Amino acid sequence: MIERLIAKLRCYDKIGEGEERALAGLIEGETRVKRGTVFIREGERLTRSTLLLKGFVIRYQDLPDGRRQTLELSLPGDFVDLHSFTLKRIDHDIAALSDCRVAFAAHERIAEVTAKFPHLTRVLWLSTTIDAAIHRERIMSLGARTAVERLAHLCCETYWRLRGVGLAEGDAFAFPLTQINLSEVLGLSMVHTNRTIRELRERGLATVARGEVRIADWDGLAALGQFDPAYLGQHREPR
Amino acid sequence: MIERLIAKLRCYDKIGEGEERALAGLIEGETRVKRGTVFIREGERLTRSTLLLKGFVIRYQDLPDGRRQTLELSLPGDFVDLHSFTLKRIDHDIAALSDCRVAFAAHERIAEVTAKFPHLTRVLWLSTTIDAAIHRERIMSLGARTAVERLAHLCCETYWRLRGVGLAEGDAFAFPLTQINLSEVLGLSMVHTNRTIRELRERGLATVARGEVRIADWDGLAALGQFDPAYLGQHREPR
DNA sequence: CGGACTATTGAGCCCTTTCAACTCGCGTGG
DNA sequence: CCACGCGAGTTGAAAGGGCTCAATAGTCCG
Repeated sequence: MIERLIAKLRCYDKIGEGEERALAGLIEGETRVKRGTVFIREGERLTRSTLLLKGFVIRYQDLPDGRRQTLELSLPGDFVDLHSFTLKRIDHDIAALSDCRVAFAAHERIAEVTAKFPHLTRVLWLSTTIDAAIHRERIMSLGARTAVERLAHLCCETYWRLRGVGLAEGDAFAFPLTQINLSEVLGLSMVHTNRTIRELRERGLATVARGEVRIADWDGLAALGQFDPAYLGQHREPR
Repeated sequence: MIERLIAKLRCYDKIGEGEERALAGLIEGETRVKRGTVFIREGERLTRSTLLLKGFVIRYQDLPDGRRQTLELSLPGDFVDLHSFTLKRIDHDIAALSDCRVAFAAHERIAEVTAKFPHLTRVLWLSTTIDAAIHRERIMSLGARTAVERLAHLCCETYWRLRGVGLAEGDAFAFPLTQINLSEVLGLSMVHTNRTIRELRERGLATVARGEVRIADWDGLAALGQFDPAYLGQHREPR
């Protein structure tokens, strides 16, 4: 059940067998979540964290006048809200973009495990730290990059993250976002997102269509998006 | 030396005397840093984290073509790079905006302390989690808010954070950013930042000038910036 | 007193948004 | 089995927020 999580953490650091067992013992209650379900709402107080096993999840926030901004895309193997272990009160909504499978880790149990396994604690802490590094890249994109650059960067980042959990090989990966979803990630209007996708295709860099991203020119795409994977913390090759 | 840090952490959660002593024992080597000094560079591997005692610090990143985006403003009492405890390799530059005083916590010592004090570990972890929550608000601003809204939000957030460490009272606070600095935070051009400051003044909401922000209409400013301090995690009133 | 940095203001342009119309694919119900 | 509805995608045209270029002041410090 937790293979993706383990695969991801093993990109960061060595995980011993005892630690793997401790993690496995933490996760329980596998559940299906339908596409479109908002399963955690801003302001909720959580007593457990949710691990995404399968599917795509977004964390987003709405402004009073209806504008919506996606804060982060969660992929299989990610805790969608590990930060709630320390934060308790969640500051944004969380919804399933596609049909998902999730499971849970009770905060009480995490506290027990972290008291016993200092190294594992650091790795989990690191995982929230890398979430923050991904936030920072989003800040770079929204604050300083143009529309095509943002899209190019997002394609590269998503490929890299999916590859870390064994969900991308070759030059393509499954990407179940509509153009509306995508526009809320990129901070663009839907219309302009459409034109930006076309520009990426016409430049011969990548195609984004029918639930799939296909990268045609990796070097060109990374250069356009100023993408350097260092911030993803994958010091070790995925198995 | 660590009063501001303790004040900040006490807004989050109870800190016992033993924990306070442990923290005090961690911090050493008080140093002055001159305005404009870049004291940590992207790609460095750190063996200690830096606590900001006095002054303002920015964490920023440059794009190849010269565009610069500020990722985060660090204020007194903040660790400017506690995330380097888990991340080791820093993914952005860090520089002093004003003359600063800093001190250091060796990662080895943090590891020892966190192995001994699980609750204190969670509070430090929480502190990096709240940094991430601040990142998320920046994502909202850059992705979905207009220029005036961004500035209004930033004024509110900075006031609230400074208040938590005893550096803001009444309706004003010291704010040593030039308009260039500010434009790099807000993701705007310098010229437009200037006009935006003027708009905020003409609307009678706040003045940003001569190293000081003065808030004229708190409710109006918070409404314009859609500011809700919940994400700052200050469950307890500052002393 | 000079030089460098900072702030201010005008003007024109451009990237992105908004409004709007139209197509396509798909599932459902009459 | 086809009509209908609806969400998703595509494209055109015009408006607008923010950018760039440029020139002028103000301010601080050596």
